[in-house]
Amino acid sequence: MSSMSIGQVAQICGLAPSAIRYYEKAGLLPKPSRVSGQRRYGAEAIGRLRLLQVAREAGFTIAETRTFVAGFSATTPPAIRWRTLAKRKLAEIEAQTRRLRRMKVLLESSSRCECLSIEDCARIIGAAPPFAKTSAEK
Amino acid sequence: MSSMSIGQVAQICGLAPSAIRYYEKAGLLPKPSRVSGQRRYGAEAIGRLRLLQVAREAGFTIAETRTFVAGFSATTPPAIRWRTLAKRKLAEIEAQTRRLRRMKVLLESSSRCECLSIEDCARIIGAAPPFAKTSAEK
DNA sequence: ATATGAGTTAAAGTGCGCTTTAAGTCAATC
DNA sequence: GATTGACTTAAAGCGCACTTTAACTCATAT
Repeated sequence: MSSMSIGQVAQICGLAPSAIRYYEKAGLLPKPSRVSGQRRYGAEAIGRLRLLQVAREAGFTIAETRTFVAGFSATTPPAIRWRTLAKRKLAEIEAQTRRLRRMKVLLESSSRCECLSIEDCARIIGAAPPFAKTSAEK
Repeated sequence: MSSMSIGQVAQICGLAPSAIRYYEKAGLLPKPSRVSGQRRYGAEAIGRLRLLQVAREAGFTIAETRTFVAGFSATTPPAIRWRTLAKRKLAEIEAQTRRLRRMKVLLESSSRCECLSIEDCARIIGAAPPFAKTSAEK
């Protein structure tokens, strides 16, 4: 069952072959052996790809994932590198979550407005900052 | 204080002039009058731009914002159009929020792993799906 | 007159994570 | 030996929301 083609591996992992080639070129995946030009993967490649999928699902960019996954010979063990990245990423996730909450609040409150013109909306929605003179200025 | 240049408006709103030109070309902003080729904006442009900013912050794409803001003569009043869009967008926001939660859970749980090799990580992190034989198979 | 600074345009570039395309190679089947 | 199907490559394309660039015009200050 070892020595799979790129197509087989792709199907198993639910990835497109092009994505796998892309990961390889991006340095996320070691270059596999070849049989008459074609890539051959062993079972361990599946685990590696799953790790990549997890990292991607966790929201890491390709570049971040590479810093984690590359540098086998780096002194710090993977668990440490992962935790370092994870901490940073958690902060980003929380920031993003807060942003989503703000969007939600905004949408919900603005959905209650009854304005008839766009400019009215502008007045209702945007609590006018200092510089603004959007309300009647005759 | 009316009749401002694009640069002034940009500064007031905290936008780049290029963004304002982009909005205009995208049909989000009415074409302003010109003085010897240069755009001149009245005070109402500020409100309009703020509306655009709010829409963008609320997560609407340019295309969505256009369907909202364009078609002055459309039969449905802005408030209705806004609510329709808002409802759709709220669903997206909630989906995105759920995704972020999953990422968070993943990161937190994986941060507790003590693995020394990347492949170990792959085993710990990925709860092996049916097809997988990532655990010891001799 | 000329230099400065802000404006104008269309078109191309950016970043991300791939996908698509075009043109070719290879092994196996008919 | 010809077709099929899966693979190979480099390079281009995509979607989004702008930004940047290059070449130009214009009003004002020197």
